[in-house]
Amino acid sequence: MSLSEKNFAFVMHCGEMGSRWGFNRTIGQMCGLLIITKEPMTANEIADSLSISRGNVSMGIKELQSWQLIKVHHKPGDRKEYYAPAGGIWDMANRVFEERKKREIEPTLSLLRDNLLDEASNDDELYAQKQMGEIHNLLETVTKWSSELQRLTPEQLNKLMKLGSGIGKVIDLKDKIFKKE
Amino acid sequence: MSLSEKNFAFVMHCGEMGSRWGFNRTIGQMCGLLIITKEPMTANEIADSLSISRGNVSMGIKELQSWQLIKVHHKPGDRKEYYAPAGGIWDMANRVFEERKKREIEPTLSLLRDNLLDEASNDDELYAQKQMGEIHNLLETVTKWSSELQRLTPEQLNKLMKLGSGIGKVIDLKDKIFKKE
DNA sequence: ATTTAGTTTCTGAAATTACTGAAAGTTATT
DNA sequence: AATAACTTTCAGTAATTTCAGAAACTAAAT
Repeated sequence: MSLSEKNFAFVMHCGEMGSRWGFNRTIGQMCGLLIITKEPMTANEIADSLSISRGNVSMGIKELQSWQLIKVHHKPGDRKEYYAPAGGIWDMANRVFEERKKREIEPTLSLLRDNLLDEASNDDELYAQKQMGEIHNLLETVTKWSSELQRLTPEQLNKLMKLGSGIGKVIDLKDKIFKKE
Repeated sequence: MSLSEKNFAFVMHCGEMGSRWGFNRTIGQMCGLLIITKEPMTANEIADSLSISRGNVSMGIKELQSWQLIKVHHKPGDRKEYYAPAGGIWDMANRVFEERKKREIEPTLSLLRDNLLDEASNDDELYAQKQMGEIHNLLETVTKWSSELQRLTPEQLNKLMKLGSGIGKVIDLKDKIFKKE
């Protein structure tokens, strides 16, 4: 059961993009493959489809599990493990986003917090702290906001997205209404 | 003029994070260094502060310029080039975000567009296309929305951010108002 | 308790990426 | 047009990352 040309192209593209999305080529390919394949796949099928070693697949699976992007299925009377995406596209994107937030933002945030607790002991440090403060605020705002967004219902989210730049008007509107009260 | 211990720690941290943010270690360090240093720096000062080669600094500068993260200053009667961040923290974050969108989302989007134009020629391709369609929609929504956001004035944006989960209520509010009309 | 069907871990090789230092290039000054 | 003060490029080396394949491990079936 080998991939059609178009599907193969997509899987390879996921590979190229893999490293940009936070994992490596092989893992990107695995992820793409599982997404476009209807039926859950075994580790061996994955290795064959992508012509990579079984060991490599195993490591990839571990990694994808740590991102919570795939889940295991079992078929009755069959000892093999079958892997499939852990959710719809939207869920997966969300998980990638969350994970990246954890890796790209949180460590910095905690370093900055520590650093900002200390008194600056000279002029250079003072300026540095001012800048770090700004980065800190920015990152905090972003993280806070992104978790607020995730709290919205899908419909609300959808409306919000469709709203686009109209959001500006809504904000102004809200302002007017609540100023009156 | 060498870095204080705390500032040094910050710069090194930017290095570690560098690769996650889309560039490499050295470039991350350079970026951090320029951000917390009040005065624009020469390439040699950068090389010395970070103990890296002059050539490496030159390459890093080119890269940071391609991201539009730094700009050149000149002092009268001095031929050296002085480098400084190209804007405030917010601007820089924006630029990084834009650049990453270009690298991480756009190539995929165009592959998907191409792929979705073709008729699926069998069942596997049909399912694959369905999935690709979902990814396509998601990515389109995200890009469209993010460019909408950048169109807002800083104050509007600020209000929006502060709004947090209140956003849900505002959406509902807007719904009610416009349903009446 | 052996065999069998499967998964995981680990080592060293291969590929990729980053860095240095020297050479070449550029531009102002004399 | 020579020199001086810089910057950039690039070839080779160093460091890091990725990967295959073998060995170790686990658990079910006999």
